[in-house]
Order: sequence, then C-alpha cells, then structure tokens
Amino acid sequence: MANILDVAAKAGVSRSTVSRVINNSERVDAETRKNVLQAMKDLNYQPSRVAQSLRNQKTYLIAVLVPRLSNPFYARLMQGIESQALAHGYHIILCNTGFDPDKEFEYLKLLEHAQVDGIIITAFRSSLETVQSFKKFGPIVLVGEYLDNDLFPTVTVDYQKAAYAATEHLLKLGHRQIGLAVGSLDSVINRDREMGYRKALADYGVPVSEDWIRASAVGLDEGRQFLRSLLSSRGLPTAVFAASDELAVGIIQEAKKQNIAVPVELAVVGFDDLPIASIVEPQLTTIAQPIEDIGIRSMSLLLDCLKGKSITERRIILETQLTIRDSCGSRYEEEASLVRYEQQ
Amino acid sequence: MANILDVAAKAGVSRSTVSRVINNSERVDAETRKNVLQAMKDLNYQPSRVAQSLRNQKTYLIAVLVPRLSNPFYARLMQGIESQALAHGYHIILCNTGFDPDKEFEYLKLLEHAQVDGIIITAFRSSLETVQSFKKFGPIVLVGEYLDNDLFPTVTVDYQKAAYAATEHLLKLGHRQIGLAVGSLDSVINRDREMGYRKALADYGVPVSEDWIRASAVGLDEGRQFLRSLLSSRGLPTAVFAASDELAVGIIQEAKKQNIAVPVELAVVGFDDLPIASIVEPQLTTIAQPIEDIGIRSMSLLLDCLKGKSITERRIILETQLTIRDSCGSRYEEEASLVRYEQQ
DNA sequence: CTGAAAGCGCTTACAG
DNA sequence: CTGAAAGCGCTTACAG
Repeated sequence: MANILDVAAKAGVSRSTVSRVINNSERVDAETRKNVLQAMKDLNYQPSRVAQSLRNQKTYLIAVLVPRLSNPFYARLMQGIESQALAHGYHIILCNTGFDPDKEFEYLKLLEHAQVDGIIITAFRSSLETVQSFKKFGPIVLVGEYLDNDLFPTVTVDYQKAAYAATEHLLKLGHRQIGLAVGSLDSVINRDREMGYRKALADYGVPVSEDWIRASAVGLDEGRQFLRSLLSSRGLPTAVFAASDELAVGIIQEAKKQNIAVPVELAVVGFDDLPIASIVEPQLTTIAQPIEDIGIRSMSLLLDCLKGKSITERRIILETQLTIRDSCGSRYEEEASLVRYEQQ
Repeated sequence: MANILDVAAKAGVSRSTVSRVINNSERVDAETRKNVLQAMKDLNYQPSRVAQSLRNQKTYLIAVLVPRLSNPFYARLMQGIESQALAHGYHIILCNTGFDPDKEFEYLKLLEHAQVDGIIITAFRSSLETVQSFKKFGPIVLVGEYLDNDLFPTVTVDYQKAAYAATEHLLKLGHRQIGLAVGSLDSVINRDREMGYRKALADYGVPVSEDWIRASAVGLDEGRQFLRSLLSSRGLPTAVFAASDELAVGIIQEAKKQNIAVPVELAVVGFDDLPIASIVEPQLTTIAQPIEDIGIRSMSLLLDCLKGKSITERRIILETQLTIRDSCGSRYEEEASLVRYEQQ
C-alpha cells in the first residue's frame, strides 16, 4: 500500500506538502495541489487512519453500549446511530453488554485508553459513580437513561408524559383497575413511567393498588410471569399498562393461554411500537417512540461534543405518540365508555 | 495517561524491557518482570492500541457487514459474532449496508486501507468480482451467502436440505398445491431453497406450478404482496413455503385480512424461527437456524485465518431443524393426511 | 537478560 | 508557499 512518502516522491514534493493537501489546510499552490492530488489518485493512496490516530490522538471510533442487540428497539437505535456516524466519517464499535456491569466496565475502558473518541450509552447497570468516573476521558452521551441533574448530554423522550398518556387512555375508556408492568426501578426512565402512571390515576381520582404493580426485566417471559403473578395473588385488573411491547405481548400470550379475552376482559397498552406490536393479535395499542431519530440525535450530540461545540441543549426530549390499535377495545367502545364515564 | 516511558522510568528499566513484559515474550528476569508489572499497575498503564496497531500493522478490529440490523436475524447473528470477538480481544465495527452496493464498497475499503484486520459479510449485493478484488487485502468470511467454488471461507446451513424438509412437511400433510415465496434469486442461498422446494415436489411426483412461485425481498410487506399477487392471478394454492419468517408472517396477516383461514385454507411454513414465529397467530411452523452459533463459528473461522491457521474446513455447514407449530394444522391432521396419502 | 536505535505513517510548529 | 525535523507510543532486530 502506498504511503505518504510514495505520494511525495511521485508528485516531487515533501511529505509535509502532501499532508497539507490531505488536510486541505493552509495555502498550497494550486498547481502543486493538483499534482499531489493526481499522485494520490494514481497510487490509490489513502492516508492511514491508524497513523493519523496516533498522531492526532483521535480514533474516529465511537463505542455504543447496548444491553441486548436482539431487542429490536436497540437494533433500530443502532441503525440510526450508525447512519449518522457514517455520514460524519466515524465508525461504530458494537458493545453488547448483556446488562453485565463487568462488560460495561470493560467497554468504558475503551474510552479511558483512547481506543475510541466517545461513547454512547443506551442503558447501564453499573453504578452512576462508575460511569461518571469515565467522563474525564472523553464525551459520553446517554440515550433514554437521563439523569436528574444533567450530568451527561442526553437524548430521551418524556417517559412520564408518555406513561400518563397511556394510562389516561385506559382511564378514558372507563377502566378503574389498571395494573402496571414496568422495568427495573433502578432506572429513572422506569421510575418516570411509574410516576406518569400514578399521576394519571390520581388526576382521575382512582386509588393506586400496589398489588397490581410489578417491576422486572422487560422481555416476553417477564410479561407472561406478570400475568401469572397477578392471577395467583389478588386477581386481575381490567387493564394493564406495560412499559415495553415485549412485556405487553408476553401478557397477551399468557392471557390467551389462560383463556382471558383481550381486550374484553383485559385491556393492554404497550410501549415502543416495535414491529411485533402490529403482529400480535389483537394488535397492540402502544406508545410510539421515534427510535431511529433518537439514534441520529444522540450521535449528533456526541459529534458536537467532539467538535468542542458548546452544547446549548444538554437534554434533547423527543415526542412520543399514543398509537391506538385493538388491544384496548374498538374506537366505538371507547366513545361509549367515555359517555359512561362522563355520566357518572 | 501513562505511556511506556513512564512505566520504564518507574520500574527503572528501558522501554524495551517494559515492552517485553507487555508481550510476555522472551526471557525477562522474574524480579524485573515483577517490578514492571507493579509499575504498570501503579500507573494504571495500558499499552496504546493505536500505537500497537501502527507498529504491528494490526488493528484488532473486524468489520461486519449486515444488510439491515433491524432484521432480528442479523441482530442475533451480530450478538454471536460480537461475543466471540470480545472473547479473543477483537472489537466489531458495525457496517449496516442497507443492501446498497456503494455502502458495501465503502466498507470493503476498510480492509483495503488497513482500518480493520478482517471482514465478515453476512449478505451482499455487490458483484462477486468486487468482493473478490478485496481478498488480497485480508481475510473475508462469508455467512450464509456461500459461493459455489469455495472462494471464501463460509459458515452456512444446507438451505436446499432445509427447504426440502419444509416442503416435504407440507407434502406429507397431503398438500399438492404448494406455493413458494423466496428471496432474490441473485443469491445462491435463495436458489438453493428453490431447488430444495422443486426437488421435494419432484420426489413426490407433484408438478411444479410456476404461477405460485415469487422471488422478492423477504420482509413483511413482501409477504402481504405475495398473497395479493397470487390472489389476483391464478388463485391460491393450499399451502406455501416462505423463505423467511417475516415473509410468512406477512402472508398470514394478509390472509387474515382477506378472510382466508390459516391453516385450514392455507398452510404456511416459514424460515429462521425468529421470535415473531411464536407471536403470530397461528404460531408459525418454521425452519430453525442456529443463528448465534452461526455468528460464533464465523468469527472463529475469521480468527483462524488471522492467526494464519490452515483452514481445513472451508465451508462449515450447521444443522437446521423443522419446528412444528400451528400454521400447518395439528399433529392429528398430519397423521390423518399421511394415511390418506399412503392409501392413494 | 537488557538497552539503544530505528521505524510504523502520519502532522505540525518552525524556519526559510 | 514549501521543507526538515521532531514526535505520537509502541516493537523488534541488533548488540552487548
């Protein structure tokens, strides 16, 4: 492979000049530049990224930590992140953590030892202190998992508001017994969903029943377990808000198995609007997140940090949308129950 | 960040010696080694990967080309690949090509310009010549998309055999009118599936009806289109073999919309055994591929190439499994129809 | 067993 | 506008 000296020789200049045209910086004579460019083309020369990395102390690499790529939410997020990185000459190192703090730590060390220029964290189980201790080594952007006091630039949605909307949807349909299946309350994004849920109930004057609230992981299996667990304790509410589509689908699957009719006996609202939401039967009413856009924006934010731009907006909040399908009853029933509610 | 000279100073030796203990090579005095190790620990020293890369002409980076990460098949494949890479000190650069030959070319150039040590390609639309022209820059492993004459080390499954098994399953259930929804026939893995399908029909003395065969992309939408297309031409067969679960689910969704009962009026077999296969209703009978294992094996194969091991097995073929669920009728019906068939 | 020196392929102040 | 030189942080023949 040709190197900078080969190009210099071919163009009859010094490596300094070649370097200048590579970085199209400073004043280089137009004629000289043309010659160098030609030589580069002739030799199919491309500057060595590795050498540039060593010299510039930049790798043009970004580590992206995801808990589980097989979760379609993270896969799509990655797509957004990757497309934006590519558009700006960066590449993505895939870091699948499996929610394992040790792995997270390993990957964070990529930043410490300058193997990447920055990190995007889409979920973490490590302590906040651990993550913070890496801030000094380079920019870290958080997705979803924002922290209360703007410690990191963050792209997220308003989980509380979204959860409120989901719960309110059920309330407006006349439901007064509403369960909550939510992810680990170690994480703000889940505590926020819980708050939105509680706030909606409070606003509608409906008492919260702690027996119908469960925090767990957010996969299909946990959805099934959720339903079984309710069944074996105080019995079922008439509706449930699940904090992920996978959770919601698990609940629906288990309901079918137990011969509980959805939505008639049990209404279900999900969260994310993944493809499975429109595959499951009945199709899932859910909160749509702008997943790819979240990815794109988080990468943009990181790029800004890398460029040393002053970040005016440290927390970017994107809009969600309640997407109504069939898992909470038909539009007609909704109106009917609204009437019932207003007549009370 | 501490560098090798800092460690050398602290341990009272030269950088050469430090380097030797880093690479735990050659004879270093036990006492000296201990001191150096201690100094490294004290300074939280870790050798610079970038500097090592430049010096060793190795990046410890692997590019993995996937067409579309949001397809759960590729997401899970990636997980397998990533876990194996991590276990061997390599990192993965995510290359989402969107089936775009230009992007594929861009990513292949990572190898040419030594930004990665090797490449795993899980699907490509570029010409074979294009891909081949990059072989001289470093090892390339193919997943699934094997080529006839062992041009690249490959990990795959026997698509023909699997398609034969799927089709035979339908034949044994008594079906004699069987459609085929398959991916682009530009790719061997799809031509193989088609061959398996034809072979099964031939072996059972059933004539092939070209009207019931369609090649397209393999997403949900194409599944829906497939059914509509059949409906608007010669009418429906009694069964269809779809070359991906997404295709199969699309077919089932469209069938529901058109009030065609699955499996009674139309039996469907899928391919991959993704999570959606057990979410759709009726649950999908499908061919299970050992996805994560394919990922792991392909990375191992690449690692072997990198180590200069002579590859004895250039094409690794993993087993698939027909997984029977509800989209082709019950076990009982299967036996009944078997009897019918044998009595003919 | 250990060290001095060269070199991997760049960039950039410094001089001219 | 252009070049010589130093240096990014390593590894490895070569000497001793």
